Amino acid sequence: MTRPAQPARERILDTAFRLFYARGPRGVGVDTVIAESGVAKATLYKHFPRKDDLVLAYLDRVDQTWLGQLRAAASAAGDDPGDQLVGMFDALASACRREGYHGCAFINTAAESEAGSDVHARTVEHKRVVLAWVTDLARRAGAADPARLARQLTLLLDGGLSAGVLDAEPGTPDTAKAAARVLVEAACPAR
Amino acid sequence: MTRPAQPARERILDTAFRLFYARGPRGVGVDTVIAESGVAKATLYKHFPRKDDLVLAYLDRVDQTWLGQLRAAASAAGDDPGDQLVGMFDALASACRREGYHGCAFINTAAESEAGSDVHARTVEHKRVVLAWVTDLARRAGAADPARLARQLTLLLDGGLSAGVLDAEPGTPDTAKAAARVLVEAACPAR
DNA sequence: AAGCTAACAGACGGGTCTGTCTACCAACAA
DNA sequence: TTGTTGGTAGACAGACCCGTCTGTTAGCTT
Repeated sequence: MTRPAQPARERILDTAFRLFYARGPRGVGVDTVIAESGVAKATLYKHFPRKDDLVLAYLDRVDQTWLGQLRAAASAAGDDPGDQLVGMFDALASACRREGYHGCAFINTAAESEAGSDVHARTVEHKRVVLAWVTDLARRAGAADPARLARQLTLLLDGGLSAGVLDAEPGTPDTAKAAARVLVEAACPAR
Repeated sequence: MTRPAQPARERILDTAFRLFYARGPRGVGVDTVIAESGVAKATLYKHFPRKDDLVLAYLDRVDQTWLGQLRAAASAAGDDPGDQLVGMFDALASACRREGYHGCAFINTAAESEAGSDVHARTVEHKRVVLAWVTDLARRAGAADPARLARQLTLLLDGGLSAGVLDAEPGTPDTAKAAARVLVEAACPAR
């Protein structure tokens, strides 16, 4: 048998990523992932002994992707941390424009997962990491209260992201970015 | 047979409200609603021919409740529309403090419902109504761009609400309210 | 050539979910 | 008295879903 271009594990993850994001992990049966990724059931359960393991791997992939996009958008805004805080909202704009955009994978998944579960804990952890990163940026931007500014900006970000599950209005990211600019300028006395 | 204090329909709705909000409509089987409300299956299906009808009734109840709380919080802030725009964030604070708080019922439900479904449409409609109400308030507050300010404030609101599904940090509502104040003052030239 | 590894194919059990259906019962109104 | 209304109780079909299991096949390594 000729080896497929993608190893089985990657094919499973790609399919899970696509389906889980579109319909939510609970909305996608294991059998569907198997059928769409063209993989044997035993293979899937070898790589991911429980469905939740696949969900966790999905969340990890989204986590890396989204953090990368946030960092890239921030960097593209220049060297000034204050500009970077505003610039990271370009990642929101890109996300909203993307085909099949369906809101924040973490909020969506957290909404359908049990409070004490591993899956739920992973979503909380993701938001914690993002908040820590933004807080550091706010501190370097000279904010009077970096934690507070960071929370305000992540609230805007989460609001913009979660709105995507309702309607993907094209103007939303720009509106959020403008609000971010106002908040950053109000919170950084040096500017 | 002696009639129970609550008619069957109300008992079903009360139970559905509690369970659907806690676990999401998809996470609660019809059988569970029946068992917890102490009602016969035929009775439930008589009042709500499909489960989605029950979900819609649940959303309507949340819609009325939440809008009422928003209006009450705004009114409590005084007569000035600008103050009311900030004051409505007290409704967020109350919601976050409530036992069993679990984020925004509409975002949570939208995340697990199909894009074209009745249920999804109802969630979109709710957000539209809220936005329209806030926009009117922003207009009366003399905002230079009422639609823009309203969108910014609802983004903050949705961000604060949806964060509740991850962690109910007690400081979040105050932080959001402070951001709202900054945004309102920046957007209303007359102030 | 032999053995090992990774994958494929698919049946199956036990469970859950929605929605329908039959049968029965109690109160009230004509 | 006789329907009618609104309810209870629970069986049932058909679909789906998770996870386990048996058996097969292809390629690589030794």
